[in-house]
Amino acid sequence: MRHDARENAPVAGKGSAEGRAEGRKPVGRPRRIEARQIVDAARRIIQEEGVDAVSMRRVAKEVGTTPMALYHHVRDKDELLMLTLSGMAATVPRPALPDDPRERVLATAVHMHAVLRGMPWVVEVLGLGDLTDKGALWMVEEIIASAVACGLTPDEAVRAYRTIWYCVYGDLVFRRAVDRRTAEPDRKRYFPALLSDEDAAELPHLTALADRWEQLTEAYDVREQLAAVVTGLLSA
Amino acid sequence: MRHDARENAPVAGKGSAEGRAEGRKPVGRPRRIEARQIVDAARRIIQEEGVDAVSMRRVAKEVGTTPMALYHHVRDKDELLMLTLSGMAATVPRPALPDDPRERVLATAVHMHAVLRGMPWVVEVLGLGDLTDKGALWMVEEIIASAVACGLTPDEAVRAYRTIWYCVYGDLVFRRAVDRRTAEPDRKRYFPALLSDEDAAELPHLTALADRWEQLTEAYDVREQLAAVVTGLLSA
DNA sequence: ACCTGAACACCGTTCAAGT
DNA sequence: ACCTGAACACCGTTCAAGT
Repeated sequence: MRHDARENAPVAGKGSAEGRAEGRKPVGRPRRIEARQIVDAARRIIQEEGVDAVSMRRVAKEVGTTPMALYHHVRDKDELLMLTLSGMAATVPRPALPDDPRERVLATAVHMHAVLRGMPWVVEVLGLGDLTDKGALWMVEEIIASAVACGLTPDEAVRAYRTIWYCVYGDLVFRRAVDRRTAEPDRKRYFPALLSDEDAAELPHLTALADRWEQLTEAYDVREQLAAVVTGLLSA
Repeated sequence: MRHDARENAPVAGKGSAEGRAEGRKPVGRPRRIEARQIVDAARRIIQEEGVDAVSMRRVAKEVGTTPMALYHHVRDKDELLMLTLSGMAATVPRPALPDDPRERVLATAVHMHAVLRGMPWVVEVLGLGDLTDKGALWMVEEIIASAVACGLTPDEAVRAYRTIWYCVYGDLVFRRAVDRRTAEPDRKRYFPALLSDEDAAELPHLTALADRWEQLTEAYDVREQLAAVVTGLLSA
């Protein structure tokens, strides 16, 4: 007797290289759960309760199996987390971009940042380091193509892309850290509270800026900074 | 009877704002463990076995107490992890820097990167977002001061510092991701393996570069990229 | 081929009680 | 003031067995 599959329509299997094509007669025990259900459940948990709420046991309960059944569809928890990224780019409309290639680089980078700003959990998972969402690749292509249109070689353009990505990513990571700290205002703060009067001689600028440090952090404008970075990268 | 303190010399307490000064007569039960022992144990575990090997229970066992005793010295595990950073900068000699302020910005950034490259675990903990090591502040000061010497206002210099830090940090994070992947060669790779022949029209540059992508990743030279970024930031 | 159950070796943190 | 013990509510993953 088949377990209730709810609104999950039967899907095509987890990949084209799987040998589960039409004509094949299935052997062995029939599948009860699909990789997609697992990934969808994990994504739902992350969106509602954060990355830390995802556990193999919890996901299993959500799709109605045992924890160990998941290991037939994903290698381990990290792989499951990376797979939750797939399809996320498609949820955001693709913006109109300016004609000037330098402006296109900048606009795409700013768009990337804005989109990810609205999906904080994606940032956490991206740190695992692999792209699993095909729908996001147009942004990488766009930045590289526009950089080439500005006169960089493809190799230089790839390097420029990486640097731009680091600026986008860094802002997201440390903004998240700030958000977390303001969510827990009683947590001990170390910098710039760390500075004492004796440091004024050694660290004059930091001492002078200490009181305004948080304010400056909030005032950091990624677009402005990315503009400067792009200028530097394209003038090489 | 006092518990064996081994080579841990008696230390001054966890901070100046603690009211544990000389003249004070201690009240209540005497301390058995010091915050420093806890942090040192945590750091040792991280260095030998990685951040994931640290647990409150493990640290407690290492210093010879119960897990709960730790909570009298640190707020929670995150705070303990952040405290492991303190003192790390002092283990590295301070380099000689060039005279030209633009070169000083660049050299300091490259130094930051090189030092952290040798302490991969520090990068993981830094993502928690707070600086707890006074010994590292000279680099922040140096970059800001040199940027000011190049004509930026202090506020602009702080923004420039952040941007530079993002480039350094991004490289470290994604290099770690690559290292992890090469340590597990049987793990499924998603990009650029994700690309199929139909994508060639939509993603021409990525398709053309796919075969060389890993090679390009390895060839990424932070110094070169930071030089371009610094150029952009200082020409604003 | 896919799934289950039991087990292994762990977690962070709260609470009430002790010295 | 500082530490302990017991408990709560969990973890990821391996292994051997079942259908």
